[in-house]
Amino acid sequence: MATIGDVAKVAGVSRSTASYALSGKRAISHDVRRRVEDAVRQLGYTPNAGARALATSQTRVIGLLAQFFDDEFAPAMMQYIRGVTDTARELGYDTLLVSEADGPNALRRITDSRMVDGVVLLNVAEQDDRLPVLRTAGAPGALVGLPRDTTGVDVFDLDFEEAGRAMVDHLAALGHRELLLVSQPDHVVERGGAYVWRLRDAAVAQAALRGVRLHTASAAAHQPQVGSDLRTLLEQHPDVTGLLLNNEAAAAALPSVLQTRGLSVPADLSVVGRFSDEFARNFSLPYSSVESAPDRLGSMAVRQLVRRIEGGGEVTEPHVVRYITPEIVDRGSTDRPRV
Amino acid sequence: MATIGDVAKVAGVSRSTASYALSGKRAISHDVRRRVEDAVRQLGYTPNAGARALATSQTRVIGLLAQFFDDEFAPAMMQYIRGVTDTARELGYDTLLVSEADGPNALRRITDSRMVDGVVLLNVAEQDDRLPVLRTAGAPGALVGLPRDTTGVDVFDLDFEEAGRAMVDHLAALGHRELLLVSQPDHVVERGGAYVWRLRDAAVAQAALRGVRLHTASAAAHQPQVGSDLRTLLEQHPDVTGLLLNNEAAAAALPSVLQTRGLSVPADLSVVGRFSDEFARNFSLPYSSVESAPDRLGSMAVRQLVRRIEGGGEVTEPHVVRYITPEIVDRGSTDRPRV
DNA sequence: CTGAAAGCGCTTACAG
DNA sequence: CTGAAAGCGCTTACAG
Repeated sequence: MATIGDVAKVAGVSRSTASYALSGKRAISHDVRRRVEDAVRQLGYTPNAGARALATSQTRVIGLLAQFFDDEFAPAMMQYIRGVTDTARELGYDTLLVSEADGPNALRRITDSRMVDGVVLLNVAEQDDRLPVLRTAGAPGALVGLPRDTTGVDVFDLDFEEAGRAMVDHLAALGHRELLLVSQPDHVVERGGAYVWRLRDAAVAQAALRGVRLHTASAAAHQPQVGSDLRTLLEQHPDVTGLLLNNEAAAAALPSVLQTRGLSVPADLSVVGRFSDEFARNFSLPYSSVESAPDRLGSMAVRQLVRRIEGGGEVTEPHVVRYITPEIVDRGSTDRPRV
Repeated sequence: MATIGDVAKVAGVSRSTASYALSGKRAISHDVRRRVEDAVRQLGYTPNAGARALATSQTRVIGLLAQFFDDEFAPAMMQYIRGVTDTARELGYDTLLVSEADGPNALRRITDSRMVDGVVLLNVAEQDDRLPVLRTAGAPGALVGLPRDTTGVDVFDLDFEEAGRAMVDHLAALGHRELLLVSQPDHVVERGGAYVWRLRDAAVAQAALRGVRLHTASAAAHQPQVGSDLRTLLEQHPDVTGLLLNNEAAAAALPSVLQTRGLSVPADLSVVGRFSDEFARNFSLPYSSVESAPDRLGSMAVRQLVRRIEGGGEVTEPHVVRYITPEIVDRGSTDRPRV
C-alpha cells in the first residue's frame, strides 16, 4: 500500500506539502497541487485510517449500539439501523455496529479504545445501563428513545403521548365508545420501555376526556403466544368496537386471528396501530397506523451527533430532546362502529 | 485518557515492559506483572485502537457489506447481520456495517484505508461488482451467496438446488400431481440473483423425474403488487394443489390472499416456503418451509474469515465453497391433495 | 527478565 | 508558498 511518503516522492515534494495539498489546509501552488494529485492517482493512494486517527484524534466512525431483546420485535430494528448508516455515510462517517447483550461493556470498549467519535444508542430504556457509561466516556451520544435523565445527551423519540391521544381521538370522532388498547408485554415495561406507558397513560386520559371507555391490556411479542393473547382479549371484550395496537407483533398476528373469528375490518372492528409504513408494507398489514418513523429518528440522531462531534466537544449548544409528531397513515381500517 | 506510558510510569517499568506484561508475549516476573495490572486498573487504561492498528497492521474489525434492493425483502437481512456481528464479537472482532448503494466503492474505501482486516459480503450476485474490487484489495473475504467465479474467496450458501428438489419431493410423496412454484421477480434474476433459478431449475428437473406437473411463475417483492400477483396466479392455475414459495414477500402476503379467496391450508392447498424459522414466527406464517438459516450462514462466513485473517494471509488452506443442507420445518401446511 | 529505541503512517505547529 | 521535525500511542526487534 502506498503511503503519503510515496506520494511525496513521486510528486517531488515533502511529506508535509503532500499532506497539505490533499487536505487543503494551507495555500498550495497550482503546479504542486497537480503533481500531488497525479501521484495519488498513479499510486492509488488512500490514507491509512489508523494513522490518521492517531494523528488527529478523529476516527470518522460512529458507534451504533443496538440491542435485541427476546420480548421485542426484531424486524423493526432494521429500519433504525438503515436510518443511521445511510445518514452517517452521507455526512462522511462509517458505522461500527455493536449488538452484544452487554451494552454497557460494549459501549465502554468502543469509546475507551477510541474506535469511534460518538455513539447512537437505540432502544433506550427509562433507566438505561448504558447512560452512566456514556456520561463518563467523553464521547458525545445521541439517543433514540427517552430516558428519565436526559442530561448530557441528545434525545430523539416519537411523541408517544400524542400518539396515544391521536389514536383515541381518531376513533372517538368516528363514534366509537368502547376501545381496547393492546400494548407490549409487561416485562418490556419492567425493563424500562417507557414508551409503553407513555402512550397508554395518555390514551387513558384522552379517553376519559372524550367520554369513551378504554380497556388496556398487553400481549406477547411473539407467535404463537401473541395470537392466543389476542383471541382471549377479543373474547373478554365483545363490546369493543375499536382496537388500538402499540405492539408490532400483535399487529402482524391480527389478520389471522380476525380471520379465524370471522371478523372483518372495519365492518366489525376498527383498528389503529403504531408502526412504520415500511413495516405495514412488508407484513401486508391493512391497518391505519401512527407512523413510527424509525428511519427519520435514526437519521436525526446521527445529524445531531455529527454536529456535536464537529462542534469541538467544548461548551457548545445545549442538549436537545426532540419529539417527532405522530401522524396517522390512513389504510382504511377504521369506520363508524356497527350499531 | 491514560496511555501505556502512564501505566509504565505508575508501575515503575519501561513502556515496552508494560506492553509485554499486557500482551504476554514474553516472560515477565510475577511482581512486575502485578504492578502493571494494578496500574491498568487504577488508571482505567484501554489501548488506543488506532495506535495499535498502526503498529500491528491489525484492526480487529471486520467489514460487513450489506445491500438493500428495492425489489428484495428487507426484514430477512437483519438475521444475516446478527449472525455476523454476534460471531465476530465472540471471536474478538467488531463489525463495521456498510450498506451504501455503491458497494464496490464502499468496499474499496474500507479496505484501502485499512479500516478492516477482512470483509463479509452479503447477498452476493452471480456476477458481483464487488468481487473484482475484493480480489485486488488484499483483504480476505467471505461471501454469503454463490457467484459464478469463486476464486480467491470463501463462499457459503444454502443448497438451493437441493431445496428445490426437497420441496417437490415432499409434495410429490403426498400425492400431489400439479404444483406451482412462485419465485422472486424477474429483475432479481437479471441482477444476478442466481438462487432464484438454481432452486427453480432443480425443482423443474425433479418434478419431471417424479412425473408431476410444475408450473413456474414469479411475483413482486412488495405489497400491494405481490398480493395481486398471487391472486392472478391462483386464478390462472385452478388445478394446482401444491404451492412452492421462493419469495418471502409472497409468503408474508399469502395468508390474506387465501383468506379473501376462501381457501384453507392444507385442506384446499398445500404450501411449502423457503424462509427462516424466525421469519415464520415474526410474520405468523403457518407454512412449512425449507429453513434458510441466515444466522448460521453469517456465522460460518465470519468463522472462516477470521481463520484466514489469523492464518497469516499467506499460502494457507485452499478456499472453500460450502453449502448448507436444506431441511424442511414442518408447520402442518401440507397434506394429501383433496380429490 | 527488563529497557532504550525505532517505526507504523499520518498531521501540524514551527521556521523560513 | 514549502520543508524538516515532532508527536499521536502503540508494538517489537535489538541489546544486555
